[in-house]
Amino acid sequence: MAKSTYTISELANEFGVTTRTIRFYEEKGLVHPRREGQKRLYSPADRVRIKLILRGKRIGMSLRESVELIDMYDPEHNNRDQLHSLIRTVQDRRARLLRQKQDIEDMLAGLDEVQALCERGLEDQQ
Amino acid sequence: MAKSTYTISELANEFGVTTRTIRFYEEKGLVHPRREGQKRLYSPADRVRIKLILRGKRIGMSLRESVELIDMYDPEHNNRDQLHSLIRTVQDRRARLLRQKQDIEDMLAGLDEVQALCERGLEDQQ
DNA sequence: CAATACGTTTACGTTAACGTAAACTTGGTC
DNA sequence: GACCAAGTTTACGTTAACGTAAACGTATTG
Repeated sequence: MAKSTYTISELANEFGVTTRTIRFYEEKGLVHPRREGQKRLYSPADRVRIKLILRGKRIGMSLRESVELIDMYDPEHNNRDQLHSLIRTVQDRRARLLRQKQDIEDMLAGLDEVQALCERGLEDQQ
Repeated sequence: MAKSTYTISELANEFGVTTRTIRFYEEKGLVHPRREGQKRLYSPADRVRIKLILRGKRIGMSLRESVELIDMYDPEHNNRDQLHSLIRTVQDRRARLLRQKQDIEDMLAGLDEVQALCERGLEDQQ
């Protein structure tokens, strides 16, 4: 059964970041934990937001970009113009992601080459 | 036929960066263009290095990391220890790239969902 | 009750990756 | 020969994303 609240250090440990990082995210308005007295209490939703932000970080997105992407999910956009605009945003982001994916595949192919060269080098010495 | 030398602004235009960026890369030792008098002249090899650095940037690598990856290709590593060490480095880097690839695929799936919701929203209004 | 663990706020420091401005040289061109 | 585009060096400025330190509250545990 999933927990319903988390302390700051629980989340910090789970995600391998410092508590300073998580407080910084709050300072920037990325999460809004409740308080129990002074202490912060994080909901599962907060936890997911942090997780998605860190996922964004891993592929080089800024915090702002990650939040922008996360916020696409909740539909405050009811009218047609907003929906059309959102679809365009989605398509732009998809194009960038596809390019990144291609970059990664190219690098992986490069690594395969390097490793093959290394292994041949080792065999030749044998 | 590919050019054999490039000026700084040719490369800047091709890659969509400023000349300042390219000079900065030189300052950091990432490229070493020849000089014709005062002016920098870039070889095809310089051009490729810059291209690979920018590819790294797109997926969130630092300049240092990009260079480290690029330098894996030239074998100044002849002895066994160096080869083994390089193989481990390759494997670490591959693991990170695979994770990034997975992250990207997850995000792409998310975007598909968002777009589907948008399109349904538009149809319902019709 | 002293120590220890965990939390808090405030605030200044740090690094990477350039941006921006000033002041200068150099090769064509009108 | 004046001017312009493209290049150069030097140097200070900027932003994001935290790190680090100080100084303090609170609770539980030996």
